[in-house]
Amino acid sequence: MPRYLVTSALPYANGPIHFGHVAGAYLPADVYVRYLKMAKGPENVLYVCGTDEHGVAITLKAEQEGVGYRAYVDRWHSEIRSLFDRFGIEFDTFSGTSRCAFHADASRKFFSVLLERGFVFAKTEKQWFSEQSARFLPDRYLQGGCPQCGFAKARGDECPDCGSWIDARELQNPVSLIDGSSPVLKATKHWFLDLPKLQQAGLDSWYRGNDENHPVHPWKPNVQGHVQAMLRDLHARPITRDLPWGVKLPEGLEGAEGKVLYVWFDAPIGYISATMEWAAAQGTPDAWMDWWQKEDTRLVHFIGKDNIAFHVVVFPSMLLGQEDAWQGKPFVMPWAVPANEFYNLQGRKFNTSSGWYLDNDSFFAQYNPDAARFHVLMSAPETADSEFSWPEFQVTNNNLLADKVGNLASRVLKFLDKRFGSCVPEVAKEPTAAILAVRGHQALQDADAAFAAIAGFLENFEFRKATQHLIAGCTALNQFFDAMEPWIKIKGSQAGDWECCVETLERCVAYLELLSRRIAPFCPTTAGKLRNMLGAVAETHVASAWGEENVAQAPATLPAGLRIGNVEMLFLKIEDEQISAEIAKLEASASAAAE
RNA sequence: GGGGGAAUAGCUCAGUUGGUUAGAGCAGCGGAAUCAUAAUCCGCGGGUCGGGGGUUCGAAUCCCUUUUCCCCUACCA
Repeated sequence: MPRYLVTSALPYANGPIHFGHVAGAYLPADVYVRYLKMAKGPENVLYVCGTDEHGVAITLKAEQEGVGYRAYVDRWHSEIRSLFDRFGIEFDTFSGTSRCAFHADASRKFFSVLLERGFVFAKTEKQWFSEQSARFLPDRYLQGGCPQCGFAKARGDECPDCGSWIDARELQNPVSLIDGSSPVLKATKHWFLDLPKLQQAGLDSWYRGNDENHPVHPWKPNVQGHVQAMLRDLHARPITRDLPWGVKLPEGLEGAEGKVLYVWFDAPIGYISATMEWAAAQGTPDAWMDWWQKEDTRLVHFIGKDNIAFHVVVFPSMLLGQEDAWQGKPFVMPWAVPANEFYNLQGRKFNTSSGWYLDNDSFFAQYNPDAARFHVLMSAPETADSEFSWPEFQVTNNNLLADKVGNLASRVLKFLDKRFGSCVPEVAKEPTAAILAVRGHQALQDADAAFAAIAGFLENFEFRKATQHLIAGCTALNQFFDAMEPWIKIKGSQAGDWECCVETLERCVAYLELLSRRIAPFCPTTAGKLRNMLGAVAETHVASAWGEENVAQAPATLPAGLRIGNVEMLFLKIEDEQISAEIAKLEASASAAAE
């Protein structure tokens, strides 16, 4: 049995996260993890995340606000966590690169090993330095004349006018965007990750799936295209910076004074250090190695498309370059990188400062988090950018979740409540042809097939299809209930009617129990509610077990006499007025921000 | 400037290695039913698969070209 080590991109502790982030890297991962824990056993799955808390952008914003770096990232760390909590996203551990006690040492060791083994080299170059702020200036924070076209307000990395790529040192009369001063060129030593060398050392072979020790799940088109192009022309990347905030370089390294690891270098190591922290908290400090160094671990990185290069090229190279330096064993390599595209909001990008966002407090005060989860998954940006739209959210909530799923539970369980004293009736011991026809009805076979397909879609990162099949299963059960007409059969005008009615109800209740487990990864709270409604019926199977995975099999006959619980509504409807109010609110906040 | 992804019905999307009259949901129209959150179920209409060219007996699918949108290009999923 392989074990699954699942990560979601470390959110950058420099601002709020929104539905777009959730749709891309967090919710799919949470559903995947919940499913795996049910299907493979919780001991075989670990879900790791945390905030990315270093980098120049954080230092600048904190300084602007006059807050210490520590306090600044702490605030965003808890802010970010609270949105995950509201969405019901449950990590096994959620740490942060500046708060994890293992992070700095692990990052430095990564760096030192790469240096020792010749995968990192040093080079001294001239960079713009602001004497006023006593700091080196990142290219993006410089403005000056474009050496190509002369445009006066070119940035240090790119000219917005002619689009050409600029070597910051050639920028004419540069000005610091941070303090407005004129910087001077000053020599500084930096260390570079030798990606071409690591490419030869095994990255290529792993990426192409030729490394039998490190198998890969087939790449998604967006990942494959991007990475193939990158591998054709790989360059060394600098992995150090002149900054006061971050992971300091190892001691005793010449020229390392005042320098830290580049945030993109230390961030992915956060996955590992967070696992170390988790293991230590469990009282088994070495247990992290079981996850990161055992060959049968499947390492899965959920990310957004902007992060592909780092998770398919840079981080795997860093892992590869560690060779046998950690207790003599190599690290596992990523097994799958299900990168998603971007999730927008009604035609535009989510953007807090321009007022185009959803207010999380207000959203979760009014709407069912499970409905939000289901809708976001159903419209997830798997192959192309997609969006959250209020009218579509209403359709998912009302027409699918309330009418198809919730109402199915209602109509079946209320029928049982009114006609059978809330107990599962006893089915005929020797089924007649008519009863066998009920039991083998095409609609039930359709439901079996739909529910059985969900596992495969989830394992293949096809979350949209998984949600569609969950609904398809419920549609089939509605069809079955309609076709069997138990409300007519119960009047028993013909011989055998009563037995068919009993059989129909027994089947429906058994399938509701199955549904409560199939819906659990998507809508965990609703699954629990449904199981409460099922009362003693729910006890026929363990809530946390997926059961038969890929076999389309009808649930076993329920013992007679099991008592169901109180019937509730699983999903409440959203009124048209609410939707138009939300749209008006969104437009008002956008135009307010525009002024 | 370089690289990548996407474009299919009014809307949101499926279409596996090229193979019968291109499918589903929503919206629209009609019907059945009344157990249920007026919830369900059945039926119907609707598309020169972004444009142009090519390969092929056969292309939404492969190749070339072009248009539009998005992303990456060294610190926003």
